[in-house]
Amino acid sequence: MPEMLEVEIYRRAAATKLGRRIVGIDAPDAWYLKGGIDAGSVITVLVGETVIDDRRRGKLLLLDTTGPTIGLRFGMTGVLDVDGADAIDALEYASHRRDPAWERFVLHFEDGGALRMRDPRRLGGVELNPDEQRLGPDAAEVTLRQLTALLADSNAPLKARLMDQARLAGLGNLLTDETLWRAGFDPARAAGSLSHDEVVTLRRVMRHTLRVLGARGGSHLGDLQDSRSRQGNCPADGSPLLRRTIGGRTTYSCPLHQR
DNA sequence: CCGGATGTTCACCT
DNA sequence: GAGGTGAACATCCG
Repeated sequence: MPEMLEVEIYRRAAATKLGRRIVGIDAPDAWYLKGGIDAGSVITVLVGETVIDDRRRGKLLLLDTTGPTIGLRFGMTGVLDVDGADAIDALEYASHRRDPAWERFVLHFEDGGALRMRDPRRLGGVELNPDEQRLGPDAAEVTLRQLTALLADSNAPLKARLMDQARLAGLGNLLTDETLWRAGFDPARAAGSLSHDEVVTLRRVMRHTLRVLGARGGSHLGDLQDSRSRQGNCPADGSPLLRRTIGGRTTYSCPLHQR
């Protein structure tokens, strides 16, 4: 998936199905159904139900129905197609080919429309009544108290903590690098080493980054993005960027101004 | 040909 | 217990 900004776009697109009744389901890929449920059961419990709310927590899209809640995870390459059109047409790493084999899950509605998940790499999945408690507070909503607590007393790299969805939901690799670059914090610093003032700064910059990139239209539209390459230089001060693996993900940061 | 890529989960290390 | 690593998923791109 996309990160939380893209899932938010998906949520708004899916909201057009509020009040619509589900009349059919295609679930051809058993592997895509998470939580130990099979296609037959999904059809049994969802057909005939009506979508009554759309929500998002981090990167998880939630569609409440008069029956179960449908949880959609997009992985890196999942695309939501609403009534035949991609909800996002500029998604990186998501091919625009439409191989029918990549259609992993479809909700058909009584108006003839459909919500389709297309996911070439099968990194996403569908779950009924997902355990939302396994996710931390959404990054756009996190309070200073919550952020302070989730960073405190940890020797894990700051970036790894911020990307830990159980502690803070929504930030992925690009948004985390962009936020830390803007805030001027070294992603490898121990999470627990931030002072109170630094946590305040981090929260402010994180929220600002989410607003700005959200308005631009995606997680890949940050100021750091074009420099995320082996020979990249810091857009702020021109220093050659560091390229490291932190939290299991390729990380770019500026050794001069991120401390 | 090879390495990585907006992600998550799991087994296996230290 | 805390973190880290590599594999798996399967396709595209440089």
